[in-house]
Amino acid sequence: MAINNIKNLILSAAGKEFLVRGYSGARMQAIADKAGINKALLHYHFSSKEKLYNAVLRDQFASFIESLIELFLREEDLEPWLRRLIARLLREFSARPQFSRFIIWELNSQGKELPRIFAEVLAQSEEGTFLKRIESRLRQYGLQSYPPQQFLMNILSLCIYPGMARPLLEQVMGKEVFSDPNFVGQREEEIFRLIKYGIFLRPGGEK
Amino acid sequence: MAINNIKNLILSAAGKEFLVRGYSGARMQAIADKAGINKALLHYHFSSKEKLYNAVLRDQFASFIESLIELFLREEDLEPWLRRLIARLLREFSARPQFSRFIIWELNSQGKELPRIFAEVLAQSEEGTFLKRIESRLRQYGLQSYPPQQFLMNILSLCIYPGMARPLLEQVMGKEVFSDPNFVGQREEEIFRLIKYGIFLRPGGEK
DNA sequence: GAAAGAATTGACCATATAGTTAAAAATGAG
DNA sequence: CTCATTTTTAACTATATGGTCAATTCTTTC
Repeated sequence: MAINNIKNLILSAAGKEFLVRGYSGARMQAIADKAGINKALLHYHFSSKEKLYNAVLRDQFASFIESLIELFLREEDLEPWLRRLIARLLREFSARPQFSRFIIWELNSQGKELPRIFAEVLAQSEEGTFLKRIESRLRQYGLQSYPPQQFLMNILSLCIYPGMARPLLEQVMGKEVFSDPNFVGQREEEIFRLIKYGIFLRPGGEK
Repeated sequence: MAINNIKNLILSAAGKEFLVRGYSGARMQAIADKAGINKALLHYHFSSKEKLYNAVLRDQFASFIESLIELFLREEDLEPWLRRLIARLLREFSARPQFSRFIIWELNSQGKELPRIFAEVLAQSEEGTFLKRIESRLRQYGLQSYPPQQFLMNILSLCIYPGMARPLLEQVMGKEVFSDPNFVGQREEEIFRLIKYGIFLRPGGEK
């Protein structure tokens, strides 16, 4: 761990800068300052801004996506699985408030590295794993005709959007909502109920 | 309308550039090119990049937010109101795919103009209008103890997130999902059912 | 402890980009 | 038409920023 200490230091500093400001808004000088080093040293360890950026992407995403995949694929009964899924998504994303915003921004920005990293990591599990595994789990519980795509979109939307849109929602709903220490817990319960009654116990299971 | 034709031309070109690239990624030269004019003319009509940016923000947001407010406050029975709300949100946002992504990004970027514009427009309706009106509508239907904040977060999340996260979701679920011409219609039905059975008909209306 | 290599630095350079200026072209009033 | 005002342009400037380089310090190996 002490080996490559400086590279990790740089990656961490660069991560903060890139996540907050995006590629074009990030400044090499600011990264050097955050890391407490000289700008030339940045180019010594990572030869260009783009290379450094790509290294940051790998550093930030690989472990993150893998943990998400593991989470989705875990074998568990439907209710505890759903609860765990919601809790983990909410907590992971509220612990890294800039993260989802950054992914959304950069994935829309014609950069080729982020899509490649995604594809790479996803390819490590079998093709179509997410949807197929969700589908089979839904089938176990008699929801064979419910489209897993909708399930995935619902879960991700409900868990990720509010944290990402926090400044907007604070303006519309007041700052108190988010500063409530029990916010995440309440949200967790709300999403769980919404999915449970809105999908699993929805009358007429057919599409 | 023919008056200030050039200013509108510039605002439109600048809108495209800023929405796609963000403030720091946008280039004055690119805006000039898109508008088919000289860069100096940009500074003749809008003295600086920041001023132009602020003008674009006003141009893009004012009318948009007003229409959303009108939509939320409309007097209508619960079911048709909900259906209209969902349909309009989905359609507005999928017609402007870069829009929500841009709002989220810029509202997190310490810029002061976008929050100000929001506050300004929101202040035109009475204080707390959104939540109070949702609350009173829910009350009419016996849902007095259901928190309107959760309702608002659910609706916005479900309608806005998938369009914004499209590149990400396409990687996870395959491109077909979004290219299906009936995608928006299916999503509309799904969200409607989720809210209807997950909130309105949820057993035990208490929080 | 000396030689060799790696890490680090301050002072540079090249270029991209926001912004300026002075002159030309277009427009409009009398 | 003509003069004054507005609009438009090409060429230019200043600066911020990514990147380089030669010299210096630190580390490792024998």
